[in-house]
Amino acid sequence: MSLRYALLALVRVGPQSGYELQKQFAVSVGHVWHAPDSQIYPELRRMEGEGLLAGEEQTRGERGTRRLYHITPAGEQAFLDWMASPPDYQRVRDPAHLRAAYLEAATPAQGRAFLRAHIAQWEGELEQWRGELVRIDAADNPMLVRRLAVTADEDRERTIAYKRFAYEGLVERALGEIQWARSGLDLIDRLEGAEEAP
Amino acid sequence: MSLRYALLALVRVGPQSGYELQKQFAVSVGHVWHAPDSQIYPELRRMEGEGLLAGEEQTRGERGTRRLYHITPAGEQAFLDWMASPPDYQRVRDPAHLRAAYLEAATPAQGRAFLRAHIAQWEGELEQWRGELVRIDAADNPMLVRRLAVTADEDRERTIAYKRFAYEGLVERALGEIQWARSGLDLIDRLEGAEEAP
DNA sequence: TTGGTCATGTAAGTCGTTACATGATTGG
DNA sequence: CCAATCATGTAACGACTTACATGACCAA
Repeated sequence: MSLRYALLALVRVGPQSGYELQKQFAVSVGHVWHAPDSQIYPELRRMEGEGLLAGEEQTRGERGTRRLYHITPAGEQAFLDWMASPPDYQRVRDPAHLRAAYLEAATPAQGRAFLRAHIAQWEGELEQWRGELVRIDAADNPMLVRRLAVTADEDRERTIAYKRFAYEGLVERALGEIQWARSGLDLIDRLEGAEEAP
Repeated sequence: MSLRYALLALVRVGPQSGYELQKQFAVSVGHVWHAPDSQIYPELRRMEGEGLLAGEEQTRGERGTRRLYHITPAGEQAFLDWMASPPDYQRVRDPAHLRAAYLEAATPAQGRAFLRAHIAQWEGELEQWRGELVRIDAADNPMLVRRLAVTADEDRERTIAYKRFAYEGLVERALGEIQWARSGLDLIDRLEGAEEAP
């Protein structure tokens, strides 16, 4: 149930429409917490109903409208309460390692395909997260720039440092997954004989 | 939807009751894929309905019964098909890194509490997974022993090696998470000043 | 005038969580 | 005889997925 806190983190930097928030999910928080629009719009309505956000109907052109959401004091407090609350961890549920534990039931080719897919998956994530680190350093992330604009001077270093910290952790994790899968490819070579040239 | 494949992996070594499978989840596959009994019993019934398992009603004492599940050829094939299928990855949804990215909104004490909880969480997992490695090496895991008993000699090495491979990956991941959180504690010290003695 | 993007949802279904519910058997 | 453990579920709810649905605005 972190979706609402991800949304609060975004709305905290300034009023936004559902559409803007949904787009931000694709490029900033979304690198850490994915959510589709079909989940975001109803959640914003719920949060408005609970008083965490205030919605403001705006006109757009002749007949178009959009709804700008502002954070309320209750919303700000909910975010701070969440930051102070003990984290909740999901029980482990890891399809990749589950499958890896039974690779003797696969052919060597299937095992290699699986591990290569794992590498490709994490290389994709790695690229996202490294890109985000670059954008943080270049002050090139629009949300971070907006955030820093409303942040007191003495808090800018901290804001940037914690963001770097989060993404560095993700980069390390991705590198670990890739290294693990590579060692799995080596293991298959040792156990089943090296792969024939295609 | 890996639950049924985790169950198939277990039933593949020999007939088991729902209760036994549920217990195995606590000590073997459960280290990789958690599932509560309230999910396991209905899933077994569904799998029986789909012909992946064959259930056999047994009497226990005077009036007690239990249901033994055998894997069917269709079940075996479903497991092998799953091993050969491209893995599916969930979109990223990581509450810990989400929170880490906004730690400037927390007090130093809250930030430290969060990171310490993260360390405690992963030290718990680490202990589980290292324990599992020890049991693999000592041939002390009942499911693995049963598995090896029905495994051809030439396949034993592979069976053990892949299991080690899976758990070694999890151990590395846990170590990475712990290292990350420790570096976060150092970061808080640098940014906010070292913690006062309690 | 047309295609992209702005804008906001609904509906059906799956997976998982938490809590509740019940009763039999067996070993000490 | 009593506690542990064997044994099997149901019910309600919440989070997320996938697919569908609609329409306005704007720039080329």
